[in-house]
Amino acid sequence: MRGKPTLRDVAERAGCSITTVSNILQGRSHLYREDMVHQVMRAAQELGYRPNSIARSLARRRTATIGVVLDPQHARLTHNLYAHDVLDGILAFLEPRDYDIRLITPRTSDPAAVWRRIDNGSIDGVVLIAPVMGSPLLEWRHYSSLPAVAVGSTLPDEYRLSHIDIDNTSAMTMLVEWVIQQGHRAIGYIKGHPLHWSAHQREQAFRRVLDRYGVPIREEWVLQGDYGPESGARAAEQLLRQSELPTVVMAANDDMAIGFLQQCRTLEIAVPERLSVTGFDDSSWAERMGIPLTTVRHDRYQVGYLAAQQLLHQIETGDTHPQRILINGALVVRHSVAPAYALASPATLQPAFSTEGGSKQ
Amino acid sequence: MRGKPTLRDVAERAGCSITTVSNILQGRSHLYREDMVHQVMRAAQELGYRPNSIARSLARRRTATIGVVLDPQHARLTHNLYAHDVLDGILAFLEPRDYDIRLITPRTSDPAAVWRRIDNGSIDGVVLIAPVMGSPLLEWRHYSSLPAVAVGSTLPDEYRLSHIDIDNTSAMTMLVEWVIQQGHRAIGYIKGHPLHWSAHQREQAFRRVLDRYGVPIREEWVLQGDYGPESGARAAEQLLRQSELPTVVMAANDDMAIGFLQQCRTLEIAVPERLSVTGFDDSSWAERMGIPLTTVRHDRYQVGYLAAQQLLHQIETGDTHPQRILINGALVVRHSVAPAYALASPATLQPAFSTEGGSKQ
DNA sequence: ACGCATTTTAGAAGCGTTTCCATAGCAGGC
DNA sequence: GCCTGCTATGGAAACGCTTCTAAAATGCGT
Repeated sequence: MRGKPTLRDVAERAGCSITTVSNILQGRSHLYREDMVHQVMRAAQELGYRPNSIARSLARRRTATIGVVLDPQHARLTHNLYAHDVLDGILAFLEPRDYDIRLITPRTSDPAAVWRRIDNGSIDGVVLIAPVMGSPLLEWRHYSSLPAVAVGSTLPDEYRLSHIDIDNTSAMTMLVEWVIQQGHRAIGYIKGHPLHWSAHQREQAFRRVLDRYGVPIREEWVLQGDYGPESGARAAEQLLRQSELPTVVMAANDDMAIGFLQQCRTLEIAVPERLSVTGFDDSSWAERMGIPLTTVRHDRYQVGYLAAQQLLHQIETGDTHPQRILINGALVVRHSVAPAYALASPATLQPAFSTEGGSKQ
Repeated sequence: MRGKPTLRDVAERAGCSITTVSNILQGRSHLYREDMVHQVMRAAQELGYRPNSIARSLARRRTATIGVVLDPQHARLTHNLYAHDVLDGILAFLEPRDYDIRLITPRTSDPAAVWRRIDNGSIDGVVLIAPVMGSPLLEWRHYSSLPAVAVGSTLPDEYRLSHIDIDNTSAMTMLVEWVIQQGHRAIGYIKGHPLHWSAHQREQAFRRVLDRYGVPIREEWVLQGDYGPESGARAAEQLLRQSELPTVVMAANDDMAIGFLQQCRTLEIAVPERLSVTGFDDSSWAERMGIPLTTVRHDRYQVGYLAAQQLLHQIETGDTHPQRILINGALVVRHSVAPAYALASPATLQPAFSTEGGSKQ
């Protein structure tokens, strides 16, 4: 026996066939006499035998591995905080079921190449992380028949792809309604990355609520962003040099809100006294900012967990019927929004006041 | 042909043997006549043939996959920000070399079980993420002969395990020296998690520098932390109710510094006017804090990149000689430290002053 | 037309499992 | 003593590929 012990080695040592060893080691020991079982167990133990999972996968035609694919668009994991929580949820579900994860980060946008990389027999199913518009990942049906679920993108029906996501529309609706209830009527908005469905869904929810409440939308207060903090800062510059300002600016995510806040500090615009700001996502730092951010929290961990569950369901039952699961967010009120009635007019600053949502510094 | 096309299907269609197809598809086409090559290529194309990587791995006895193992101690990826950057670096190196990553998160601390999970033939080598003291991962030699490198822990020599890490000692030395140069002589310290080597290395560097400069160490100002932000807040509480305070508190990482700062805000201790604070790591938010944090930055991405490189070297050459690579950090001076000479005494507060490192707010 | 060196191609033995199916051995019923 | 029905075990094909080695086909000089 050279190299690692194999089934054959164990069989030899136990004086039986490899079938016997295989069966016993897989827990089918009721088929055998007790002393045979013992023999085999001992032999395996003594040799330090460990089944080779590759060979097993080949024979079983199942790998007990699922692929997690990052959209080539945001290939750096670091820059995709979203992925972490989701990954954690996935791991949590998979761990006790003895599934492993294969992390796949395609760098090309050629769908054929991407899918050659993904669907090569090494995984039983795939979780697509936040595919953006035009992503090669969405060409799925043309290239693969693997069970698949997407996560982090609420996809239009025509993709016929199961997906789990936070409910962008309902969460943003809730947040905007709350802001309006605080008395705000002059509301600015920083849009997310135009290739993300979430950006459009959040913006649309924003517009709908304003419409519904009869609040006019001033397009010069609606700025383009890209979900990155710098784009928040740029939006601030663009907005804050206008002659008339909104009383609140709602960013489509926390990162942009942070960039915005930073710029406010530089330009010495007091938040929330002069201008209120909201975020979206409740990223880990939102609470620890100089001005703790009012935002919406959602359970991305849960998203990952459910995604894994859906996927395993698909794998095990073969039921590949596309399903959509949306998870509700929760309003998190901190200190970055002041009630608008405290402001006599956008130009006049009330330096001191204290109510819920006001500054505590 | 039912199911996915195999080599046999392609061979049949091209009218040749599977050896021929295998060779040509692996780029050994110089062995064959040009028209044969064409035939095969076409047949493969038409059938949409994709090599099965599992079968290939079995035959080649190489999987082109490396395992990334998280210490069971910090099983939640989310809570281990360190891992993200490192993972990115690993991915960056592996990607062009057509290696994939298998993410392994053992939940047990039984080394045998852990290693059964890791070393089952499905990977060619393994990166151990930040193994802590007593981690089953460090029992490596007893259970596996896989090429391995550790990352994020500067291990004692006796583990005989290659590892890549930031240079905790030199970085902390640099930071402490800088703080002393700012005139501080009353220095507090918040220790990291006692199971991490880095915590001890950083603390030791701290103590050494103070000794070297003849600065007394006041043990009541040296608090135990665990690298989490809450432990920083607890340390603040413990420290700030003492009658005499240091002029600066150095936290063993940014997270604790943040917790500390938060608590300072609550207790209305002005930073840096009343008390200076330093961090360690330059996490992404350090810059965006209310009081931008003075800290040390190191390139964890680089750590991951080099780790992957080391590992592939081991895999390809079989040279398993343990190596240690330490990466230097860089001082990042922001606004959380004020020069100590601006303070007449810890009790007297100079409200306004401006130098590098001073407040700009 | 023959042998020899070369170029092309194919056969077949793995890789380490799983699993279907067959076969011993052995009671018991007749 | 023969068939039946167990239980306990083993043989062998299959999974889809790689690769060593052998064989067929070709070209050349003679």
